[in-house]
Amino acid sequence: MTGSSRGRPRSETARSAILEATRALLIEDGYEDMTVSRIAVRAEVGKQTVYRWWKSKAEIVAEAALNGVIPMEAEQPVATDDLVTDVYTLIRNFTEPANERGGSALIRALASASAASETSGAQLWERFAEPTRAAITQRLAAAVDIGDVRDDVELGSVADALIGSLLLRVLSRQPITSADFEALADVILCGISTGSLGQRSTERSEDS
Amino acid sequence: MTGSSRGRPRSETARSAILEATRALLIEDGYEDMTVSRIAVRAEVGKQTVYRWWKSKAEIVAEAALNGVIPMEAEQPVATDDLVTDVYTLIRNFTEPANERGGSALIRALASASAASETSGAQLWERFAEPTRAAITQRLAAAVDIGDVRDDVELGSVADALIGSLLLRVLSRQPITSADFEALADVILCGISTGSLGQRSTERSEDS
Amino acid sequence: MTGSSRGRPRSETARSAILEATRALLIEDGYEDMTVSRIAVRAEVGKQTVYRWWKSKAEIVAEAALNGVIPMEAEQPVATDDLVTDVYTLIRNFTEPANERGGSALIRALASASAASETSGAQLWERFAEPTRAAITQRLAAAVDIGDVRDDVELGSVADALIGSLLLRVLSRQPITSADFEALADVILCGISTGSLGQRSTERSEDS
Amino acid sequence: MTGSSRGRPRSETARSAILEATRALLIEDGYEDMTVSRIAVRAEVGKQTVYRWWKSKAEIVAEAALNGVIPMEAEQPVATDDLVTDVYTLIRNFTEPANERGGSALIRALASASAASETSGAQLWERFAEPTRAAITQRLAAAVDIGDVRDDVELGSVADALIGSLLLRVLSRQPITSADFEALADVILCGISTGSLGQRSTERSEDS
DNA sequence: GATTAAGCGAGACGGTACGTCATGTCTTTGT
DNA sequence: ACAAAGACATGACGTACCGTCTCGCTTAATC
Repeated sequence: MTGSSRGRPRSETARSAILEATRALLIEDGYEDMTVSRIAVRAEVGKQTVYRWWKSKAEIVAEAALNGVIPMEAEQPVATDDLVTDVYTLIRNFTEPANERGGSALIRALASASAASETSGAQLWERFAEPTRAAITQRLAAAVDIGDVRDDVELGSVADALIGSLLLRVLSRQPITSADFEALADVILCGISTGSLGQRSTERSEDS
Repeated sequence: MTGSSRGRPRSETARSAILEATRALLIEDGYEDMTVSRIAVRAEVGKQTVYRWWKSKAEIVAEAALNGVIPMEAEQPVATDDLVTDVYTLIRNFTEPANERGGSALIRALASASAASETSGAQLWERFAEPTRAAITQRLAAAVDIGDVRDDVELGSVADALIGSLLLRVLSRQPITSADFEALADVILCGISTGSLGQRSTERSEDS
Repeated sequence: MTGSSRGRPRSETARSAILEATRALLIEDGYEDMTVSRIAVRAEVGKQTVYRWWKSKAEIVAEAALNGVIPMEAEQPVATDDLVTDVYTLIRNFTEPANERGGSALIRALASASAASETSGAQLWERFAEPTRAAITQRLAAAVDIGDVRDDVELGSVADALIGSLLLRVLSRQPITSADFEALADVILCGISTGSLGQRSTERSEDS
Repeated sequence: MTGSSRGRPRSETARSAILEATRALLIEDGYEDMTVSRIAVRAEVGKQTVYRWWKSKAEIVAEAALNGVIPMEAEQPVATDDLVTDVYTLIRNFTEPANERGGSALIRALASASAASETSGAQLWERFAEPTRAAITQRLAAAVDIGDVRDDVELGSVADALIGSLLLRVLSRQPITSADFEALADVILCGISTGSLGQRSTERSEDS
């Protein structure tokens, strides 16, 4: 009854084997066809060991898929002095993981898990989208300071447009091409209007 | 011996009761917690009658959710002579169904179904996204003709940004506000740059 | 509105095709694995036509199996002047149908049908066992008259022993050999005791 | 790495609850109307636990009914020095279980199960009939030694006649009276002929 | 000959049981 | 005390069959 650490300590090996196995099965079978029993067998772990650390299939998937998709974005600060170059780099950093073997499957799994679990849905996507959103808004804020970007723009919308477009392509199983995202970058940077419309005002906005 | 229409004809009553029950359960329980047995009970239909017409839960959900979410497609052509007004109207027509009771749940169900079913994923989203995409690109194409919109813009990207942003908010269970979408419209119409960057070229862009 | 016989008359072709198909399927699949749908398909008949004439699977089987197993009932009166010869003939007439291709299966079907249907069980076996019982008791009664058989013997018991022995062999899927039944005939005709026990009295015996 | 007995051991409680529930439902509903689901519910057991130990309804019923009908026969050796008394006792020991509440139903279930399952049919009846057969032949063999019974009698036939007669009555849902079986005992002990026929020869017997 | 009523093959219907599989819990032995 | 193994209660899965119910077609007897 020393309390803190009696008996055999928890195995970090088991933990990472479970996440790795989950990732592999998610890519092979998809969220719905993957089972906890198979995760345990693949990870060479008892089923109870899985349930000791995570409460449900959705939770395991959330952690496994997040670890599999997003860790690579916390890479470089992405800052040259050219806004266009940097936006392109941001987009590439963002879309490439999704194109790697299984990346799309993991994002689809994230979507299924978040749809399944009412409680963790919001925070799950927050954790998925926030790093990207932070990288984008940070670079753009710098551009606002320099005067390259208008100071009345809602920068979060730009991030949402990028992430949302990616999500749409992943869920609809369309290929994710740089061309598509560069066309989007084009729209975001320059807009679509010829400018004859004048600067839009931002006054109206009572939502439902 | 025509062989075509022998035996008892299929019951349209049963068909629509199944779709209606599916819709209701999708809103109440979500994709994963909804069961085919409960659909059958709620629709006062035998389980076999469900499986006779649809091969899987994903297929039923695809049809039911599409019928429930997108019938707005056949609305008005949306055409005043003011591009800004029309873009706002398009956005409103698109986001309002998602905010109505259950609209978000149906879109989440659509996402889960498409993630679950490899085969029907693409066509499912095609049917969901295409009507909106068509309405948007059609209106913008008219604006291109008049000279309100640049003629080198990839109009599909605009639609994807709108639809993707909606999808992101629905899956992350954020509220869908007009303000958010109007900020997005602002970006899309006018861009974010101060214009000092000049017209972007479109030369670089071949990879997957 | 005479009410008696308007409309299309019932098809005797259909009726006999159903019974024939039932018999075939009973032999191929056994009682439990045979289905009414397959009867209908095999007989090239609508399922409703089956249910128009019989209320349940047990009823169809009862009629089909009886028609298939016991038509030997209307054979010869079996009467030479030698009791031993005649008992042997009776046994042979009785056991041979069971050995023909499918005979055992039909008897097993009869057993299953009677076990399944509380109501028709008694009458079913009555129809199966009674003709045989009648033939046996009739011949023995004649022997009693002549003095070949004791007049205090319960002749029904003799028939039951024969039929029951057959039934036991069929249900336990043992081969049905003449040797077995002739040994039984030996016991029945002569008894097993050496005779030193004297004639048994019949006084004790009231309970259920 | 013994590999033999790891994991949770099988629950004997569950096992006996299943057999008990099966017996109860067999008596209430009969073989055909009893369902595995109801067995599981009644035994407060998961359906999978039933299927883990038995492959089919027929197998469960075989074991349950045998345990319910026959264990009481391994009673006393039944041996006074009076053959008649002992045969009567044997018969009583044999027919009484069938008359107890549900005994007939269990025997009918045994018949249905053996008709349904090709493989286990023979061994099933062997296990049902053999204890009785052994008891009878053993007692009679002793009688042969003393000289009370002829030494050329096929003793198995006597057992078959008794068991078969019981079976016939059970399946045809006739009441099982001692009177009937005592009449049969009378025939078996003394035969039916007046003796003028002389001792039968046993030479003929080529079966079909 | 036209009408009419019933039987016909076909096959979808509302139910219910099947036997399998997954979830999340519980109870063993092994380390 | 934790891990692996795996049995447990629960309950959904997708299939099969039951017995009923339309369909459109065919077949007489009645008009």
